[in-house]
Amino acid sequence: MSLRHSLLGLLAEQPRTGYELTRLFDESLLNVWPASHSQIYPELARLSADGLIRQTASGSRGKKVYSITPGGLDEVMAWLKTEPDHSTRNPAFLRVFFLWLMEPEDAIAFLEREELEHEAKLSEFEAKAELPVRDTSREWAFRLALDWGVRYEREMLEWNAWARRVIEERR
Amino acid sequence: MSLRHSLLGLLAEQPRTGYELTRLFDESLLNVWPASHSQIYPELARLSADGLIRQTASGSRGKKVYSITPGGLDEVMAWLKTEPDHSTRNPAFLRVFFLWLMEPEDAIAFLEREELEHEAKLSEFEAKAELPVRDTSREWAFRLALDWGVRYEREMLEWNAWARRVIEERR
DNA sequence: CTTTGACATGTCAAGGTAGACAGGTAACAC
DNA sequence: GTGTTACCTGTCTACCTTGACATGTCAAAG
Repeated sequence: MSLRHSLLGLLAEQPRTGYELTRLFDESLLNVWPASHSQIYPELARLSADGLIRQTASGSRGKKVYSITPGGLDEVMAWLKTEPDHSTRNPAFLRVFFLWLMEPEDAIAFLEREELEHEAKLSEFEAKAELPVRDTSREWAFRLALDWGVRYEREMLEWNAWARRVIEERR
Repeated sequence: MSLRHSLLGLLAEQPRTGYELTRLFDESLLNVWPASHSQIYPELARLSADGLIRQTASGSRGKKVYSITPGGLDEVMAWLKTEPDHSTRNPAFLRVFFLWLMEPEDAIAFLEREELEHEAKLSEFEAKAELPVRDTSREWAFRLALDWGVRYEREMLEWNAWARRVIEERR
């Protein structure tokens, strides 16, 4: 159950509200683990019922601040030591397997649209990478992940250019 | 619905049985779209009920061979032109965001285990890439996907080595 | 002959996820 | 004052996915 543990991981850093957690998923975890508020709120309730987090404050607009409990911290730490599963699902890349069904022009058009997506992602990541890094473990871990994002998008763009050349040459 | 369209894409190439489709998912689509037989058989029944595929033969051991219909072919082609969704979910990489929660030794150990996984994948992909490519569109598309796999794993290994250096230096 | 392993097809329950539906609050600009 | 926007929390249904359960066939090795 990765959503559960991601929430615990984010709460291990500091107390947060469901709304803040939702935004964090959108901003930084989106590329590895998308989650919407409709999943997050019920999960927070379950974590709370299981004693892994606790509501420690409330604020205006019905805000509820949750903090991790010692039991919750044990749970994330244990999860971090379990063998991760390496399955991924990539709906965009799936189409590459079926590129041969398309007319060459359509395949090129597809790759060009993909290129735009990856260029946008790359710019986004590079912009984030320019921000200064405070010397905390948390910031460093985030920076490592971000650097992977930059590498991934750059490599994807190179592959894309190469794939297009292959298709052009075969036409 | 990607499973549905992947099945149609594979059947666009040639008639196949559910068992063969299951093996194809295991062998080549595993890294972008895992699917088990328990998903595939019911989906084939649905595709058949919708007239997108048709059982065109049967063999020993209860074997059922399905072929794509003109309607099914239209459906895949249309799907290939729709805007793909770019969400991915990567349970292994998710842990990188929480690397800071681990002791440096544990983080290094985690990255070392990941390295083994990626080295194994890389070898697998490189071995496949050495096989001769017949000059068909299908084989070329498969080759493009495979090449991405090789690039991805190589980049991941480089990132991994770099990330370990960063952690070592901070220790 | 018998056993093992690959071939081959299916169902079912439990759990995860996406997207729509729903409702209320504070800040700020005009 | 009023409208808009961001804040904030929830539910529900339909669908997808996983893993276990279930069943039977054929070929080849011993």
